[in-house]
Amino acid sequence: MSASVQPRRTQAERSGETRRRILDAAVALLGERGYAGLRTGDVALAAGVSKGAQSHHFPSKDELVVAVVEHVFQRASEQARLRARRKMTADEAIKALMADAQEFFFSELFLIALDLAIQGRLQQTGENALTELSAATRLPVEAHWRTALIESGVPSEVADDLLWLTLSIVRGLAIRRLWQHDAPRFKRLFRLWRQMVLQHLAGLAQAKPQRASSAAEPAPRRRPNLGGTARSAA
Amino acid sequence: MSASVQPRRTQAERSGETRRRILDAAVALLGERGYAGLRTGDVALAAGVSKGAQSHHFPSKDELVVAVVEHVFQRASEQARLRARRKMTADEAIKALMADAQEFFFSELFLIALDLAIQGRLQQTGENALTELSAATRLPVEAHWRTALIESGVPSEVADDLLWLTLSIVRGLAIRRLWQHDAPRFKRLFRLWRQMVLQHLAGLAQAKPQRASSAAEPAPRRRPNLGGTARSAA
DNA sequence: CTGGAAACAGACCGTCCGGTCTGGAAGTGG
DNA sequence: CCACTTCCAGACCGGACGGTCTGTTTCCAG
Repeated sequence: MSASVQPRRTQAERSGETRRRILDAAVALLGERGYAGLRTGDVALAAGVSKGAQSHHFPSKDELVVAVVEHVFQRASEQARLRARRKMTADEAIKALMADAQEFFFSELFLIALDLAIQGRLQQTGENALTELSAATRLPVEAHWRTALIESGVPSEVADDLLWLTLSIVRGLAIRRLWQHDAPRFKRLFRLWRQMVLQHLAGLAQAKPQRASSAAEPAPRRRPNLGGTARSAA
Repeated sequence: MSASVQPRRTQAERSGETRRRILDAAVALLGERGYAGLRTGDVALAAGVSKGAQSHHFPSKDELVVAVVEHVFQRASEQARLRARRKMTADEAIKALMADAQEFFFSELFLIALDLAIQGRLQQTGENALTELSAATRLPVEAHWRTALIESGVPSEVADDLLWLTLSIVRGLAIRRLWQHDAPRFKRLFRLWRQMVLQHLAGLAQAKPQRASSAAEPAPRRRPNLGGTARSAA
């Protein structure tokens, strides 16, 4: 009730709360203004803390941004990782993959990462640590989806390529959206792509019929799944 | 010695040259530093003109950037437009389309446009005129490719969708390249995509054979135009 | 030749913003 | 209760940068 005062809070509590407030405010502002437009003063203001407090926890703007990125990307990638663990048919896997990719690429997160990548790519002050960071948190997600595809019956030689193509499509449309957002068309395109993938898989199954029978249906029995047969590049 | 001075130049010549010098310097700096990192002083310095001259021709930074965009996009889109006018088979058309898209999306131009779009999307100062501008110069190019696809035998119902998917893939990979550039893989993916498109067109031709005969390789008699040489070398 | 306009040069200014610095309040170990 | 550290508050500073202003040169019309 009497909300405001808890006369006794441990240092870790005080510190942790302001840190969290600052990070939350920063991620919001970063999402809506971008790196270049982010003002450290605005962050402190939005977080309801003083400039001094902020510079105590995050001495410089860049350190703040780095903290924001690893804070928020970590959570998102963890969530995606879980989603890729279900057992699925190939069709379901593609569908789930696209849904997951959409959730990421159509979110502020991707725009933040993109902004930072572009920005960092330019000023070669060597602080590409940011892009490396976002790459490092994103790559494991892809790896999980790759194994999910393979376990769903997609031949391992093409799983990687289809994964990349799928991600590229979603990413490409997410960019396109910046100029022109046509949601129903996007939906149609996603459906078409899924259809093309299944068609391609069917074609593969026809070409070497001995073992590819399960492209669109639930996985056969078990398959020697993990990384073993990884080398897809012929 | 005598080099530097042409004592008599018309006003239009003087003005035109410095304008050009400024624009050239600006597009270079914009490409390598982005909008936020672009300093008007640096432009004048790189162009070898005074700050006064620059502000005479381009009173504000934004007006300069607008001029840069319409200057350089115009030329590029004109070039692409010509390329889409050749008569081609469907396979050639896809190939040419992808080559053209690569040339654009993998260039500094796209990064500039992307940067401006992201930047403009944020500060809603209403100066999204920039993104509208780049969209306006880019859309006609797409329209030309669309008709090129249709004329090459792709059914008009799917030409649009395939065009969008193709552009999205190239765009998506162009973005991906910011984190991870794997040229041979990109090549492989492009090839795979072309193959999938042809497969899809073949499926369509099979589904309704009465009129789609020229789409892909139904191959009852001879393949009309797919992989062969162009029909009607006009 | 001459008045005037356009083109150019460079100093100057106001503002903004990231970082620092001093001071004080809140917890902590002894 | 008392040094000592951590945490926080807000004033201050210095540089950077976009835009303006005044002055000078170059061209052109009459």
